[in-house]
Amino acid sequence: MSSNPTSPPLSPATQAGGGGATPAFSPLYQQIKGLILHSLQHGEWKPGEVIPSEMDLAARFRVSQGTVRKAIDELAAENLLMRRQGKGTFVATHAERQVQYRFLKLMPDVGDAREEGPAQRTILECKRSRAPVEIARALQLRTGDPVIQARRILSFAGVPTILEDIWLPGQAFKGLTAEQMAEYQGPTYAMFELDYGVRMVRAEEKIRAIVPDDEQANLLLVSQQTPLLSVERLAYTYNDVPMELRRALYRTDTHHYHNSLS
Amino acid sequence: MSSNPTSPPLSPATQAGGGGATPAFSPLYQQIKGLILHSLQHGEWKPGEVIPSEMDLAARFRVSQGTVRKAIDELAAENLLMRRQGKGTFVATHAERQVQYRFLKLMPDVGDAREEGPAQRTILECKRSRAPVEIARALQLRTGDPVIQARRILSFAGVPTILEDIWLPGQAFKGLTAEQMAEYQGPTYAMFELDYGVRMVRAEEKIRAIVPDDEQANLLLVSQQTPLLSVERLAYTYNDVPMELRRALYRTDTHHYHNSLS
DNA sequence: CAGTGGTCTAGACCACTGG
DNA sequence: CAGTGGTCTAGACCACTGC
Repeated sequence: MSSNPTSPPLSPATQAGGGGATPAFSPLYQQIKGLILHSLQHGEWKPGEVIPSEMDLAARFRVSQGTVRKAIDELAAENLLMRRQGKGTFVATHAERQVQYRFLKLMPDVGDAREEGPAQRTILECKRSRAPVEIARALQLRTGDPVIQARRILSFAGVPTILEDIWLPGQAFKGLTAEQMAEYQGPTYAMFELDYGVRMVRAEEKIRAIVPDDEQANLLLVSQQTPLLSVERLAYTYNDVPMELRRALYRTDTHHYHNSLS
Repeated sequence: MSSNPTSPPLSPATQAGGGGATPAFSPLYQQIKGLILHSLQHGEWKPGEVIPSEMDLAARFRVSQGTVRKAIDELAAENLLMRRQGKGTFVATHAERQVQYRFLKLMPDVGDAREEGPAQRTILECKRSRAPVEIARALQLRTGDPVIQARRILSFAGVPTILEDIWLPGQAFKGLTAEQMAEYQGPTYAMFELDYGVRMVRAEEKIRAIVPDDEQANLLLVSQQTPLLSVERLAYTYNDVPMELRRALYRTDTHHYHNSLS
């Protein structure tokens, strides 16, 4: 909480190529972007809060407003910051109405996701456990490291539609309980921000078609012949650190996975 | 092909609010973007070609380089233009090595899409036909309007992996034959650009898990119990005009649909 | 009204490409 | 070397928010 932080030395333009093969020219605004990113990572500004104005940041980093602007532009494009004209620039959060459930691409076949509203959640399980090989590899842990494992069902209009298994690194999410997951209203990722200071920034999904086993079929109230969408999601915090593995089964008889390509 | 086109009248900043409820303020760079878009739509510059330099465009539109720059920035972000430092700005094309198969998100479970190489194509059918209701609605045609209908199989390493049914508006693709689809090396979307002047700009996909019928299973050499990914894609040209409906089935035993969320 | 982000300009200089 | 896109600056003004 330094009250008036000053800038570390910044190279006017070309720098960083310490004799390596690549000159690695890095423009000023990229360096600024890195500094802002650093402040975000270290919690100088928390999700939902305003960051200093462009003018303030320009003074702090001793660059022009335009350079700060370009840095912020990129961070906003990556959904790490949110600009609001006349008000300021804010740290993005999963708690906002507009961008809630940003990572959930399952849409109702008829109607709108908004009128459908948030899903009803049923937590089946939430326990401390040890990471199996594949989970450990995905989360960049060692096999046997402590993890939190949770299983839940999401229902729309009373119809169970999503069955999710969630794995979280035990260290960062120490003390997470089923009650906590059940009680919190709103996106789970918003709870992660609030209670554990972990902000999910991006994710990768691998999607396949599968047939459920006995247990899975029963939980989703479908026959064992009903094909389901298998969605494996790895979610990352800042700095490309994986922080959650989520293996979900989606019913696609009344919903579909929607994707925009460009 | 006007040799030295001059600019239509541009409002300095605020304009367009012809008494309507919304003032609809449109910044200069948005208007410039619209003009460039117009030139793209009308083929003033074709896919793969350079467009005039930022300075030239600035002179033509009588604005500063920075304003043109911002317009081009957005078009580049939408993959309509490609910037190459030192060379110029180019009209994007599906024929480029780098961005080939941009809309195909099916990846091999092991290895890289590039080492796997392009798929072998087997055209099963390509005929003139009349649009059924749902196809017509999707392509914004009238029921019974002429359409081209094609069916093909894509194989990787000899394994049939994708079964595609393609519908195209007959008017724009008059004369498309099975031979043409089979002979052309490279992405089908590149052929559309070259032979029909139709450039696909973006697409929307709806994904479900299904079980194949008899015929589908036979064509993909899988049992009828094997679940498949159903991928329905609507591809658009400029101006949000739908120009292709593609209904595909993906085998996901050796491949998966990959999606990046941010 | 002051403060914020958003637009626009003009000019200088840098990095990259190709002749 | 000239021409392209890319960076950076300084300053003016506009649109939006909230006091």
